[in-house]
Amino acid sequence: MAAGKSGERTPTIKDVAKAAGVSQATVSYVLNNLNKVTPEVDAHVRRVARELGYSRNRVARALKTGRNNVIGCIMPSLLSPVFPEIAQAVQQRAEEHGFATFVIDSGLQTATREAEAIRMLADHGVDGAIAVLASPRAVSDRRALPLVVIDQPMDGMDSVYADHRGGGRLLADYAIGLGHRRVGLLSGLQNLYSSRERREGFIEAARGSLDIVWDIEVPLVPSLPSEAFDALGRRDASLVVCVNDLIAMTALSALRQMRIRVPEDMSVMGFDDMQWSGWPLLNLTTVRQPLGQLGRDAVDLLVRRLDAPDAEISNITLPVSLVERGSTQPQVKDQEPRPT
Amino acid sequence: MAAGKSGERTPTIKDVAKAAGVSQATVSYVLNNLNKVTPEVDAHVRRVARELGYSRNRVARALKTGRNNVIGCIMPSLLSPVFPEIAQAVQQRAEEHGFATFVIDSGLQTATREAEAIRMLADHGVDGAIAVLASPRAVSDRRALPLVVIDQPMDGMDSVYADHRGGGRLLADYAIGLGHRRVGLLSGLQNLYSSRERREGFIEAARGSLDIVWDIEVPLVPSLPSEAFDALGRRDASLVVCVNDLIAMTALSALRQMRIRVPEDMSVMGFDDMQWSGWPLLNLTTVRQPLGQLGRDAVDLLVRRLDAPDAEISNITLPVSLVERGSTQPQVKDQEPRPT
DNA sequence: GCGCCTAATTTAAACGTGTAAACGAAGATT
DNA sequence: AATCTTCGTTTACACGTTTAAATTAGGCGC
Repeated sequence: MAAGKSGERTPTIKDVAKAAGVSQATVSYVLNNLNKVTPEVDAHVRRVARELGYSRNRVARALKTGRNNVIGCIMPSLLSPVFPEIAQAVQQRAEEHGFATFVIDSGLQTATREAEAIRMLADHGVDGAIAVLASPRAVSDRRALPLVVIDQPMDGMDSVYADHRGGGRLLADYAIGLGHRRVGLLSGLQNLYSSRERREGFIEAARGSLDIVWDIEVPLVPSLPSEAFDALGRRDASLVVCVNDLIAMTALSALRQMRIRVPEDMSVMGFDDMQWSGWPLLNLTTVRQPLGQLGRDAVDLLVRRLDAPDAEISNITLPVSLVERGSTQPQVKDQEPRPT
Repeated sequence: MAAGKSGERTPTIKDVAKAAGVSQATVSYVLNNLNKVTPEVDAHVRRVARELGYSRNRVARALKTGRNNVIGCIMPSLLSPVFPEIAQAVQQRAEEHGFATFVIDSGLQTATREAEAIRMLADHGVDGAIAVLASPRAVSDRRALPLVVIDQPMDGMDSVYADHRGGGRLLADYAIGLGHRRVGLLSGLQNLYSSRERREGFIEAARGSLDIVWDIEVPLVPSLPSEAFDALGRRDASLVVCVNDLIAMTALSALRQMRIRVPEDMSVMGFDDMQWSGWPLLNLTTVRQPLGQLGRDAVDLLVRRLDAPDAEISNITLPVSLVERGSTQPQVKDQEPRPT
């Protein structure tokens, strides 16, 4: 419909150059803000470019420069309440730095899918990635895709994670302060750094003051193994400490089914302070980890690494804090838990 | 470590060609599965490529072909429980088709950010996108970025959405069947197609059988305006129908705070059947919309459109179904709701 | 045995950029 | 006045692919 050779094509730098009566190189220099051209030429080129509705082809750009201004964000699940919170922060911060974000759901617990995700991002010319990984093995093929790991330290890589161990201690201290004595643990699988640290921090601070009457490793999915169900039903603990809020939520559901009241019959504590933990329905006492901050710091770290590939490696630990809510109450002293 | 001129560089098609003793074109033909080469050459090239750890550079590929094998997925929020469920399905199905997925959080309710997201995707050379949009205005600049819209029909575009109106009717019918008479509505903002349809479907089927004692438009965020809070507290309805499960969850929280028991004092119904609605804690009677299917169908539609840009436009409506759970109970006939 | 068709392979030109190097026209230096 | 800088601009090649067109090799009919 339009005149000339270009039917309806989106304009290229060549079109701009021709229309402005200069060379492609000049246009390129102008658009990249390298101060190489006369002010009047600069202005002219910009005007023409705007008039044509020109915008740079990022694909060609990426091919030439090797930089794409795209980062990846690998999360174990988008259905979890906590990872999307990180992902959202990552995306927003990345955009502030001029980067777009690929979000990829790597699926829970599968090292191969994690490796695949990394590989795929690299293939797509992504500049770097931020990842919450279940298995460190995933990065065996670390063919120079800059990576920032969230939620755990990892040798040779930038990382940012919350003080899981300290959080575990906070929980123990709080439990002790409330006068509890007999506690049950729903620990996460101990091959995960965060689960391990939380548990160890708790046990460390509990030593001598709390009896851990049971301690069950559960996978981080919203359903409890029957073993855990049974333990809860035994009522031999006055408080149950969960590896995260999702598990705590699941425990609350299980307790509700068993007509065990929270916190009257049993107190429950979680970890994360996910979005819904503060709602009246859950009202969960928990340890808050700064999810958004985790994502933002990771992006900053990644961008820094892209600008200076040889900068020294950073491991950022973020502080956590206890959030007291209604799922816990003081244990009347010497009150023995009544068996069913 | 490797030999030859390539220090540590990731191998290109040229390297493979040289190592295999054939031309680039041959390698390209092999890798694209165009049956143009002799079986033995084919096998040889594949072996060499594997040995070098070669994988195609998708950026260069995209530049040449104009196709990137990447689609975008624009969601109003990743924090909501329902959109990630769609996004996950989209990503998985896209991968089955050989596409990677950009997930973008456009933020709630902002036409400009939606337009920006589309623009950004287009700039990045994405082939097409799937979007849940608040405002149809966002696609004014439809410079030929193929788009499939989820959750509403849209003239001139492929779309896939659940039968919101039918769902609304299901809710009304069920309420009538339970013997309820006086109901309250927490409707979503009526500028959203889905909210409008749900409400209208409900009202349509309720006519003559149900008294809608109040009807309040609430934004789709997990907090109720005080007006809604007051209405719930009035207790003049025996059942409250919510535009979606998130609002229903919020209502349940509010009711809990007010010590109004569900379902004994008041029944609650939602819409979506999001991930947590089935949990004992919520146990929400709701209308199930096939979220995953929505995403998968959208991807299929988009891929079809990419292959055949001139195919006729499809609007897919997916059926919904009622899910009976514990948040509703029959209304004892003629029992007037007691005022506080 | 020569031309001709088909099949397999290679050559070479794009795709839209960025940028080093070449270029030319001043003004400055001798 | 001739040569040297300096600055602004252009020329030309590269990035890693795909693919149309050219080339080569084989096989077949006459």
